[in-house]
Amino acid sequence: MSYSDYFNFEIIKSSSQSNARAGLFTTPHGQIETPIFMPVGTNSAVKMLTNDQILATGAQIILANSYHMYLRAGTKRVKSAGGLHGWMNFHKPILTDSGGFQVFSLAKLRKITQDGVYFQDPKNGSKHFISPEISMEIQEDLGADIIMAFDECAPYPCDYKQARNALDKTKKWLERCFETHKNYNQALFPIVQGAFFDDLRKESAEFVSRFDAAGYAIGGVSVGEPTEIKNHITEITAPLLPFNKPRYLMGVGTPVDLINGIKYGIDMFDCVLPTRNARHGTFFTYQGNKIIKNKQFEDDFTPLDEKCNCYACRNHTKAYIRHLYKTQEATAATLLSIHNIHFLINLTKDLRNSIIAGNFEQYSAELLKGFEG
RNA sequence: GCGGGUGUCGCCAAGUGGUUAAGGCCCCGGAUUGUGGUUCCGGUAUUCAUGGGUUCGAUCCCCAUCACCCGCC
Repeated sequence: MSYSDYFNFEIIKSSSQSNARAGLFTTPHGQIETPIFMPVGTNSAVKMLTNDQILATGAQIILANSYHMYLRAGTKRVKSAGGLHGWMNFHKPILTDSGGFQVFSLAKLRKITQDGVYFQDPKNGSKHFISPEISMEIQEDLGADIIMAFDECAPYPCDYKQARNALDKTKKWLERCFETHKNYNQALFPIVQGAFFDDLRKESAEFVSRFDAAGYAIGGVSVGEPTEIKNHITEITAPLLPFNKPRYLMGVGTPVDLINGIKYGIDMFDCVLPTRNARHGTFFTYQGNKIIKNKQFEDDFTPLDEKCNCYACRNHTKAYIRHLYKTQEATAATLLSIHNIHFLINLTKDLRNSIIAGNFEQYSAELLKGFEG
């Protein structure tokens, strides 16, 4: 038994002028055309959207967070409902986070030991402990197609010693994750750490590559660092990961980030930006981000983006959506979420097609020109 | 008609005889990257109903006018 019984990654076409590639990733719940953007559904729902609406954005795979499901829903309850797929009645590929990042970013009073992480639920003060073994058990109960290693994400900025310690722990924890997890129908992705130090990133990438995984992730970016630093780390790390396996850049990103990531050889992305921005009134366009509440849209009867063919753009105007937003109608967030998610997924789809067509460099350069005005 | 009260940004609303008049809402900008669900951060009154007066100085004291509110005829 091995992951290859359930997972397969086929590279359809590689760019000759960059590390970009177009692929087809097969999972137990379906195939994913890469590169792909994956919407985030923290609490087993993409905020503001029904499953039908999620699928209408073109989503091929979504995320859920172990940390939130563990604290709020109860992972045994989800397991008894048939795992996330049955619980949500969503029968496409799903990926779960390990809970590691949330413990570091959300939990209070956390204490990190070699064994695992002790932390308090910030909502009710209850005490919890998650270790690599427990994270694997949680994620096995949730039953996602892809599960993530339990890692320690160093903050930005951080000194070398701190990054070194976090990486050492992440390496040991990765071994424990693989010793624990034996369900080959759930692909365990290792995560590269090493903060913003080239040698640590290289060491980490080489370390994770020794594991026979179905895919590999780059973590520890998008934690507040400047874009140039994130690009640099992605650029030097991605090529060090196995060529014939999908590479997942965690927590990224903006439309420009996706273009750059794909150029560096990334195949999968996830980010809260499209849905969080939607709730806060910002939407993507091919000319850069715009804010729906701005007065300039008061009498603008055109779609959010002229080139977009999402549900919101096919049916509604900026003036209408602005009105919904200003009057605090939840439908505003729904329409903007649909648009933003569709926008990023469509962006990855168009870039994929350009890779297959052999004109990725030219096409992505044109897009960048528009985004950066 | 008589007595009492109130008049500070579009709306609520602090405030003091003395440098640049709180705050909230609205409005106008901006932020947001492995999600604590309408969040966070900025900006907007040379002006305190109007006209006089007292004072070195008044939104705050005095007078008049106007508007509104509450009683009584």
